[in-house]
Amino acid sequence: MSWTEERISTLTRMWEGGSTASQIADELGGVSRNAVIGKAHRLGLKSRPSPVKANEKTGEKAVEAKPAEAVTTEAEAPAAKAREVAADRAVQPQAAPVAAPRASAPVPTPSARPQAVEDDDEEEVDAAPVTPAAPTPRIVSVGPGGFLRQGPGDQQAPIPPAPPRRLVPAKPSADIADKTSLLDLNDRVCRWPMGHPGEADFHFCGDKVNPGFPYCVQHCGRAYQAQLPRGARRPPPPLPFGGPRVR
DNA sequence: CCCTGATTCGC
DNA sequence: GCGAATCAGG
Repeated sequence: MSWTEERISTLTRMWEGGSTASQIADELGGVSRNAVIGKAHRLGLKSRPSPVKANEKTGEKAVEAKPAEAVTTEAEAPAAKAREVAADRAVQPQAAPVAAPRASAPVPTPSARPQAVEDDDEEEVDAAPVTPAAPTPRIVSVGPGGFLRQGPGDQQAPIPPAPPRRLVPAKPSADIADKTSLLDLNDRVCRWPMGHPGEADFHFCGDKVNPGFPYCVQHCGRAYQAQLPRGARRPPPPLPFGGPRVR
């Protein structure tokens, strides 16, 4: 297997979307988890909390920094400092999300604070468990491009019941002449289907895509689901094309 | 044990 | 550039 343009874009999208290397490798097929990680690093999209590199020294003698390294690894210094600071204040159950150099890789922790990662330099530790009576949907995390992932149980009836009717094969009605048809699809328009294939008014969203995704920002929120914490995962991630191939 | 990502290094 | 082997934390 070679790293084609498409496979690289899938890798990049899923990696920045928070998928694990194993999931990505599974999805791509023909490559190992290591291959995915190796490629991701070669592409320059590092970041993401690593289980092994989470803490960097909590002891007092943490100041062993080599002088030469301080210069060459300039980019890593702020992150390391952020970790130290986080460790210095209260010991939090979750490691402080390290700010990625670019592409705000969101740490999908549904139980965590719903707000986007900010430079919370405040002591606002009191939970303030949102508004109890707020009817707002549970927004769990923010994806690249700014779309809000829906919560694990928040699918908004994505599959309306199939209407009993005869299918209309090849005669698009005139009132969708200005809508995005199958032939109008390209890399820049949202491919989210509207209606059912075969219906006279079936078309696609057609909005401008969230860069790197096949959908617009709004539909990315429908298409991509925030991850459940480990142990509570319900596997079947609905993929529009039937899911990863079985090997 | 399982999982994770990071790193190394021979190819 | 690629990825298996290895490392190391959860």
